[in-house]
Amino acid sequence: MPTTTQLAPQFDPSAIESAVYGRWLDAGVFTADRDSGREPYVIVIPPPNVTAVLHMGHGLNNTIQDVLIRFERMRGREALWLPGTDHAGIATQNVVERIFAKDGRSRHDVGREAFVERVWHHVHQTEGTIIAQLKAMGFSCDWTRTRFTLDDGYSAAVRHVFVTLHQDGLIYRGHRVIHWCPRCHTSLSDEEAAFEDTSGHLYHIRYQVVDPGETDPAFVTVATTRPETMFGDIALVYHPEDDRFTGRSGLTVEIPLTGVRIPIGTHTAVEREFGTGMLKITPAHDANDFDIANTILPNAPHPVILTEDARMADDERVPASLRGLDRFDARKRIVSMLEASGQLGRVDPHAHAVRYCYRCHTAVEPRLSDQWFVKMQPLAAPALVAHHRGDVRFVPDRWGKVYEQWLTEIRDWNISRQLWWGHRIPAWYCEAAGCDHITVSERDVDACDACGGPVRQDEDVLDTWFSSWLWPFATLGWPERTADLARFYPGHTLVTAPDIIFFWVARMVMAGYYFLDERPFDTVYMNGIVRDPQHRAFSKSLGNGIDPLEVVDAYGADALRYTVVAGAAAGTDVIMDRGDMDATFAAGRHFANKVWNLGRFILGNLDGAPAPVGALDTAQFELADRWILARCQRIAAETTAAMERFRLNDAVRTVYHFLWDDFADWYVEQVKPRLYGEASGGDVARAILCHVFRTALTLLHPFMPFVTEELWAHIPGGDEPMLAGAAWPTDNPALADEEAETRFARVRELISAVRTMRAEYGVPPAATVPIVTHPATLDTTEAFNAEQRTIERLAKASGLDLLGPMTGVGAHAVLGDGTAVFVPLGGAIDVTQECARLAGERTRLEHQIERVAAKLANLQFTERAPADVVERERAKEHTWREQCATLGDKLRALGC
RNA sequence: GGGCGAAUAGCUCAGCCGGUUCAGAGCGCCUGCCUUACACGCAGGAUGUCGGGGGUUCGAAUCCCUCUUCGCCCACCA
Repeated sequence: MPTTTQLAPQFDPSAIESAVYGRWLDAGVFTADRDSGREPYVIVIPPPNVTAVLHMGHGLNNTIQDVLIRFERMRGREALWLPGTDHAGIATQNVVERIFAKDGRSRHDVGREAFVERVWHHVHQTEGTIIAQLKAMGFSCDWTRTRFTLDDGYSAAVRHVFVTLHQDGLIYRGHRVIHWCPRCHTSLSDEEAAFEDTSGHLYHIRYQVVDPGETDPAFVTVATTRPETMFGDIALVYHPEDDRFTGRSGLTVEIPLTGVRIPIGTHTAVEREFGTGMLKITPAHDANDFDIANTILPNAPHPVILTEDARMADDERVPASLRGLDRFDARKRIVSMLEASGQLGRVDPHAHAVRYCYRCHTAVEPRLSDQWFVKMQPLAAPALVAHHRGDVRFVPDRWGKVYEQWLTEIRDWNISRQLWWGHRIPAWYCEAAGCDHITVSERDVDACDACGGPVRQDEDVLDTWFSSWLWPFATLGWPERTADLARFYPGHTLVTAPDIIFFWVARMVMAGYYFLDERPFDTVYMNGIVRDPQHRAFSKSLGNGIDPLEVVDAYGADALRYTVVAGAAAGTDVIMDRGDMDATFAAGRHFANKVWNLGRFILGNLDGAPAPVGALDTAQFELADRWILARCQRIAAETTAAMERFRLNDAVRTVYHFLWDDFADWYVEQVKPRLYGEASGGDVARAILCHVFRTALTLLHPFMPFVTEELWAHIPGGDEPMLAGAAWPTDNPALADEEAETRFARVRELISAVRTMRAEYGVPPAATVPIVTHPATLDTTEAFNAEQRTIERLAKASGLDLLGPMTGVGAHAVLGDGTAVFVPLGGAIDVTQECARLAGERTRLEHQIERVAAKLANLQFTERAPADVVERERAKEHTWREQCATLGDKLRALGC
């Protein structure tokens, strides 16, 4: 039988964590069984990017998933938590490009094949670290099913999707203005080019009118934030009802600095209030201009005057002196050139939103090009219906609005990226003369579908989210109709952060309905974002991040998990202070230690395995026994209810306070005399200690799996060898006992009242003090006879005795039910000395009050006495008077 | 321009489908205790006009309006 000597007095997480995790793996408790017949419960992990190792945000997100998975597994469901990682196309490519950049090499110097090979190397490295991190935090993923969004099977799924959507007419090749990142050299989706408020200038530029008539002006002025794009202008337009420009339509103007001639036209999309009301149309470098150009000049060319890295193009439309200049340098040069030629008007400061690349934060360049797009509207419709019907819901539900808004205003999705790292687009262009057929195929082809001519595969890869959106089913073997897919799709809960609702959540719902005709999950639980004390999100550049492994090493995985769960209601951000890690993780660490020591205490006081509670003679139960069993039963029900409502923070706090405040502070203390043989009933106490502690360990296990699992191995009486596989406590109405709860609450109140009096009157801890309760309320009732014993026991544990008449020198208190408690103090303290001390204290206070009263009287006559000063002095006076009154009561009690 | 969220004890936050956990928790702070499970502990204690103002109600931290201050998301005024 284990004894306390086997457990260290302080919980040392590092001493047990890896061994405990090893036992879980050996027992296979994390592996979902296809054939169990149990109702499945499935969570797919939001696959972390292989770009970098995990941070605290992942710690939070995955802890919540693990809590849910362990909870459902213990409740008897076939729980599958499917792990994996995301190849994170553009992000990962950037990381590796930076590695090469250190040697001054670009990816083009290295070549596609060698570059991709180097990326794989990086991926294997970080993937290993990520999985080690997940294990260190105790996550119960089914590692036998680990996937990667770029593994072979997954690629097959991606190709199948591309081909299917293409056949269904939902994927098409489009020629339009897209967001282009000049640094990453790729196009981006709308979501990847995020708006950011930027302060710039609004430049007023004069376009010379060619051969003006008598009533025509010599020039028209256009306001633009981007003068450098004017060489790509093909027209100027104004609103057809704008009186200021009546009759100008049809005139010709010259683009400044080049003299290229363009017409003036009208279009209703022009905002009359903005700028001069005259808009320049640059179809190749502005999406709106592109649309306008197509309506007013459908056959006009769309000159591209910026290169892929956003320099002025080597083009005849661009003045020779500007060619090759960076767009922002060119802007400055152009402005001074315009100034010199007298064609620059006002320059106003102008705040506007500019899109930036979400991966490298370069200002995105709108650029005309050919890309692959997904037609989204048909996919979005079922996803909207699903939310309306409640088939997919959000926790907290306000995020549903965000989801709906995006789906309602959805636009086509640009899915092609000019990158090397990712799923290569399965499209082949025919190179035969006169054939422009594109072959789209799941398998590699070497001949054109249409003419049999030679083909060349599209160089581009797919948006990384084009693979992520298949995660809930591609990970289960789809498009094969695997047994896993049949059993574990659809899933249940998705746990993620709100910032990827568009990127990922909504798209998964769309893909789920389109390809499997079923939702991928029923609930989307939104966790908050982990921030620093200045409420900034963690980021590498700020250096404010916290490495979960660091935390696990210093405080233990259980402390980390407790901290993030207790600190985060659904959807609220979690603040963590890197500068004060001790304070941040104190509560969790202290609690783990408390639980550990409870285990130590119980083990140290066992005498063989105790009988199961069911086998005990309830007639031998004392009040405290009945109370703790009832309380335990109530807490189990409350915890379960909180879990079902996704109130994980409430659930863990409930268990925390039960274990600490009820079980440790009251039951364990009450039971000590019995355990030590000073009172009878030790065997009953031991049995109940084990039973309640085991139940509490079970309730706590999803949150703090390591310490609970380790103790489970030592505490006798569990049916299951491993807590991770044990059953969640079920309702046991037989143990409910409201009467015991009420009566024990009175006992607690009595003891607390006595303790307070002892503390207030300075009774030395070693001194024994008799207490008396008023006979009218407690003494005469039947119930009190039973309580009397408990009170005596608890009183003894607190150094109290229940004796003596309710007269003489002493303190009293009245409890909530009207019971009067009297503590004779004569024998415990030197009354004369205490009186002198209290009287001295009172005199001091009285002097202070006199002074402040005088000050207030003065202030009354002082004009413009600061109100806050008066307020403060009044408050002081009030507090002191109250303290004075209390002292008076005490002095009277002592008979002085 | 539109929408959402937040403001509660020194700090970080719960509570917020109105009235018995209603002013709370953890950390910090003050007092006394190394009582043989735990000083990562035990006992006791202090601290808040629940952002300002108005309203609804018998009653509001909790509902409505408004203001202030922060934060986030969406958006084709170039």
